[in-house]
Amino acid sequence: MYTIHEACEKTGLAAHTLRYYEKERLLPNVSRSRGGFRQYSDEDLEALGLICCLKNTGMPLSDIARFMELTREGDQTLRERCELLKRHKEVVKGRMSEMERHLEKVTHKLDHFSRMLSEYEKEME
Amino acid sequence: MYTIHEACEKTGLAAHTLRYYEKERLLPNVSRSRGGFRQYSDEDLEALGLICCLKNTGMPLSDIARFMELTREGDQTLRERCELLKRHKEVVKGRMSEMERHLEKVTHKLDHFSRMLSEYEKEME
DNA sequence: TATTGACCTAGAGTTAACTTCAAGTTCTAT
DNA sequence: ATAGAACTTGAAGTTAACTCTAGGTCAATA
Repeated sequence: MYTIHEACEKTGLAAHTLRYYEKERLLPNVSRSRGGFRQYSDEDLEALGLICCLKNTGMPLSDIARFMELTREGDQTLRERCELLKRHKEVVKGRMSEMERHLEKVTHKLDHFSRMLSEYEKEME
Repeated sequence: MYTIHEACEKTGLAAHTLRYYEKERLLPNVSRSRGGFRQYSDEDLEALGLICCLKNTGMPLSDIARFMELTREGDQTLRERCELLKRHKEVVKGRMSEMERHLEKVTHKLDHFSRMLSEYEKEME
């Protein structure tokens, strides 16, 4: 079992954030010591890994909370969870190719500015 | 010259958003009709194109405002603007490859769930 | 035993980027 | 001339995801 501090180190999240995620039902069943301190298990850290993974790919916390609720419901939601992940992957891929397009536009703008710059510098001679 | 409504159509932004951008000094010098209505010129729309381009690639509005301030300062800031755009491009590329890594992790998780699912379904037979 | 540092809670505050509201003004078409 | 649509303003409200505060409790050490 790990303290909240250790869980922070392993996940890269702040302690405030871990408590916030608990309140938001991303990982609501973390066990406690006699004194009321949080104790993270290996499964908790595993779950946090998945949570970060989804968060890092832009899934809103409310959707992650729903996903984790399904997880707690057990194996009979495995199919649904697979579907959700597949759909999420497609969404992320879509966003990435859109970003690619946007980046190309930036490149065009930069080319334009570069040409303007060299004209300007020619004039300055 | 175009009304704010026409500017909305050409940029895909809401009228409220255009006014907000004006207040935030992204494009603060839009001219006005006698009655005080905004009149967007072709250069304004061109500038809005760049603004959207930067926004769509994740540049914060405050940075865009700074960029547009440089633009208003004229050609002697062309070099600086080119540098800024180049740096921005690198930042965006970095984010995209990071996202690629994150997406791979999602793929791994999905594979894991898929394997668990087929085991589960075998048991169910 | 006393101190110190890590942890607890509920609730308030922050940030970015809008979005809505209320109330008034201007433009356009009959 | 007037109805109604489109536009104006400043200010308040919204959302997501934190982040911080205040006032306490718990645990390890001297």
